[in-house]
Amino acid sequence: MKGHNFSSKREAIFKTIASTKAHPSARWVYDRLKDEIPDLSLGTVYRNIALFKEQGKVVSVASVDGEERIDADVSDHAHFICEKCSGVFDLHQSELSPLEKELFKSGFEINRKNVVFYGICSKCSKN
Amino acid sequence: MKGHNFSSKREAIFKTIASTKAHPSARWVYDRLKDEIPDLSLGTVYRNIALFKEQGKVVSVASVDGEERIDADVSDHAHFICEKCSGVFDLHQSELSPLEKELFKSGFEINRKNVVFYGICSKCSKN
DNA sequence: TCAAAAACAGTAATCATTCCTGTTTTCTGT
DNA sequence: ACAGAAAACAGGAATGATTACTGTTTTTGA
Repeated sequence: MKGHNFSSKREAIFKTIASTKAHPSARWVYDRLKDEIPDLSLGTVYRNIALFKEQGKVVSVASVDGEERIDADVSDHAHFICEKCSGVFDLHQSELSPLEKELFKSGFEINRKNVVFYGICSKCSKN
Repeated sequence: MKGHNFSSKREAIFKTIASTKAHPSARWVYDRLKDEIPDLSLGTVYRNIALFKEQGKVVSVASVDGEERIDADVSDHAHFICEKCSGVFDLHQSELSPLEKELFKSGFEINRKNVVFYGICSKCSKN
């Protein structure tokens, strides 16, 4: 079965994703790790991210500048994406329950929700 | 300047996007129109969709199965995406104001928000 | 230690999207 | 209506993120 053997590269990839608030892309993880693990391959990063998603250990946040950005914080929270610096920021305490209730009544089964605000972050606003 | 000349193809592309609730992809629009306009090119569809986005006449909803899905209804509303049939459905009356207020206080400038629920639609649930 | 399963590197393939070049259409002023 | 100039376009090539493939290495469990 897939994803059941130990793999130090898989560990390193997950640790990298989980220990940053950058909401990284596959390439970001690869670039971050390639000094530490010179024989790491980008395909391995993609393969493991796909596995983590299947396992529910990471979620996809959004596609920013053509790259998928992921999050190892799978708790229910929203995101803000800055259209200037491409930064992705966490936003907690979303208030979506009225809408969710309505969906439930309509027979829709919600697996996950994705709330994304697009705009200019406070740092970029100053420049 | 761009987007200021009349173009019957551009008109047809916009009309196609605006007259469906399918939240179409570029290829969907192209396939829908190619019988009516045999010399239409896919690049023209992409180019015009990019123009409509710049003009605020369409918005990007989400990437579904690797294809960007757009909406000519630019009013503030959320979407539900079925992970089985890839259908995109409108959801009105989202209740996000508490979160928006907080963002505003933090100096973030919101250009647009994108609220997407992922799950299984009622039709697919029955099968 | 050994064979099967899993994971991997490295590279090729895929596919949505964008770019480029030469042609056609639209616009504007005469 | 006519003649540039600007815009829009077709068709195909290029790009770039992601995925698939193949042969090799690592892990596992007996």
